[in-house]
Amino acid sequence: MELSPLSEAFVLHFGEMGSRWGINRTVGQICALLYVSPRPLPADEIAEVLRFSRSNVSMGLKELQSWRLVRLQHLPGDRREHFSTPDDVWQIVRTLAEERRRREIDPTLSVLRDLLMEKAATASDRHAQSRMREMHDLIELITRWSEDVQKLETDQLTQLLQLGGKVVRLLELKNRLPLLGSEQRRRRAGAGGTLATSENQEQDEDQEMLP
Amino acid sequence: MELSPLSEAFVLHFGEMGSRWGINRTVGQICALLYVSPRPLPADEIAEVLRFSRSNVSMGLKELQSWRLVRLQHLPGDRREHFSTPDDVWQIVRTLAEERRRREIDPTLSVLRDLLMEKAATASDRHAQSRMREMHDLIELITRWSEDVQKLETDQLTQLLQLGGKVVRLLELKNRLPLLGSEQRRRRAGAGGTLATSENQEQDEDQEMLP
DNA sequence: CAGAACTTTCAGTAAATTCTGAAATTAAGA
DNA sequence: TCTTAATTTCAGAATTTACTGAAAGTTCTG
Repeated sequence: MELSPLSEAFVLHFGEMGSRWGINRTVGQICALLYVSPRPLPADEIAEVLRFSRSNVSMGLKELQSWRLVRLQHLPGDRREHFSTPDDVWQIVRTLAEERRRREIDPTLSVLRDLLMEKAATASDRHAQSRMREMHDLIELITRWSEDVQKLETDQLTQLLQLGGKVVRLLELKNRLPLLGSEQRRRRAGAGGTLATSENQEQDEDQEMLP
Repeated sequence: MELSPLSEAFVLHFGEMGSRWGINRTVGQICALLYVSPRPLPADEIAEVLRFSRSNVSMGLKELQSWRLVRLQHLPGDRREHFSTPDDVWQIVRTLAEERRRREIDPTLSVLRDLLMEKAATASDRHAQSRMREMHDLIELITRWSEDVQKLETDQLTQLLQLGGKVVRLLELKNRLPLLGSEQRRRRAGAGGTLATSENQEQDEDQEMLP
């Protein structure tokens, strides 16, 4: 089988991008190929099209399966396993984000938390810990947020993203609404520097905002 | 000079994480070291503390400067150049996002756009193009959004992030507001599948929502 | 159950990358 | 200016990662 120049360009580009992302070129190319392919492909066709050894494709597919980016299916009348990516790009992005969180963010937060528990002996260590605290809080804030919005329906998420920076006007609106208690006045006062993730416990108060 | 066990653990962890991210271990460690250091460090101290050759440190610093993650300064009475990361973690995250966009996202979008301009000859190519279109639109949507919210003030951004998934209630509120015209009714009707980034031209309509 | 079709594993090799020390370059001070 | 300190460059060594072919393993079919 032959790859059209169009698909080939796509596949090669994602091979390169893969290497910049710690994913290797082979894996990037396999994933890209499956993404644009109109039908699920068996491993030997992938090997033929991309000119890799069969065993290399096998390893690449294993890797992609561990990322939950390809699924395996059987076509009637063919004993070989066929592979494809999810049809929905959103699903791919969600999965990627989840896996990166699981593999990279969570372990990092855990290391940071451990180090923050240690008793700092010197001024240097106290300084280091305060930097780690800042980093920890920011990563946690961003991660929590992304975990949260990923649970939204695709159309809600789209709407939110399309809003872009204009979302800030909704925030202003919210802050002005008289029916809310003291919460946002306090927050506004202390908004200067430090992150205040601990304020998250005030969720319940917020909960009442809309029916 | 000696590194405390606390900082060492931090530095080693970010060295490992670096490799998973296409940034090499050395560069990750240097960056982490500068991040927790209470004062700017000259290259030879970095080399001593991390046990790298002086030349390796030089290359690493050059790389970090190209990412705009370290800045150079001169201390009075010392001829050597001293390096440090920005004090503000938010600034680091913003810079990282900008650079990744510039180096990875923009070229990818550009490749996708080029390929979408080509005339598809076969059914296979038409399918590939439609997949590329989906990917292009989603990447663009997410990128535009992140570009946009990064311009917000840190405290606004914090507030937005703390809101998490509850932001959807603001959207609902917005959709219910009587003073808005036909825009969101239309959007809601067609929200099913396709991305509609072209709707971005409706910004001006939105602009009037709040003073 | 035997044999064919297909897949995975793994040891060894090829390729890419990271890192170093020596030499070249640049910049500061006398 | 010359001297010396500091930095960069770069060819090649060391290390890591990617890839292959042969062999072992698995699953299906007659």
